[in-house]
Amino acid sequence: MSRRRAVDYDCPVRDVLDRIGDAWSVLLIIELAKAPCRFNALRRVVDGISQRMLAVTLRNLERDGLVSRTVLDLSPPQVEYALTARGRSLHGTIGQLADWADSNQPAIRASRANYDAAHGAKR
Amino acid sequence: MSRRRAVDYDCPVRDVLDRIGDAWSVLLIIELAKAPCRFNALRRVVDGISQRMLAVTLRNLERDGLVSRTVLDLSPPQVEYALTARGRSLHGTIGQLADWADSNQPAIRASRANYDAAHGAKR
DNA sequence: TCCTATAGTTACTAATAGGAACCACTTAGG
DNA sequence: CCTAAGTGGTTCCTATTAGTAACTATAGGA
Repeated sequence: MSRRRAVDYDCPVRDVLDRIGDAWSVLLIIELAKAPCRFNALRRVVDGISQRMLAVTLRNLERDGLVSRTVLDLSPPQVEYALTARGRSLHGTIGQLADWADSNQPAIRASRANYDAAHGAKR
Repeated sequence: MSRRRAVDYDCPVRDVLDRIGDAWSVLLIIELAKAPCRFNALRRVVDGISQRMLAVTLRNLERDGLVSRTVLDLSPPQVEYALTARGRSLHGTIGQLADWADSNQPAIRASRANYDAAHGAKR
């Protein structure tokens, strides 16, 4: 994405898409919207995410103020992640997109199959 | 993204995000929403996009049935790209996201600056 | 003849997403 | 008391991919 920065639009949409464009952010937001959750609990529930990607993605979300990180003073110390108000509002907006995706996925899938058939799966 | 495919969610949201997650698709949809446009006209107006990325992105959008491609039988032949009905409906949904982005960008920018200051721009 | 425009394709590269393995600490079990 | 397993990460490396530069091919104008 840094190559994009060379052009350096300061377009707000780009900012948001840079964040939610990646696979894990959206999954984490959806998961955290259900309930606050700890690191390894997230790791288990998200399924397929590596420790590193979880750490990186959470840090980015925290940096954007979408997720809060709270260290609980227990032994062993635990860290709880939760959506902030801003995170919840984004979750709502993502819902809109999800609705669109749900209702259009069949058509898109069909369109792709059609296209691939017409232009040969080659290319 | 193919590593993601290893996990292979058949989540509709992922499909959509894989498409609009990249920089150019959204810009092209926004541009084509204004008016149908030809290849090099798009290239001039989008500013920063290379020929290849324009070709690749348009082909993906066409494959998903979001954009139509019409070869005009002129000399030299011209190709006109336009949003389909599905494309226009996605444009509407993107509008929702753009609104969210617009109203939250200042806060997000501030949050990032804050975070970077607190955790040191190092890391 | 050379330059522009049309609409791409091909060949290559730099950056990044992502996995594997490691770290440091604490509690529990045998 | 030594291993195992849980906590929450970090470091290192590479396969993939996004993106650029350069080429193709045709037509029209000066």
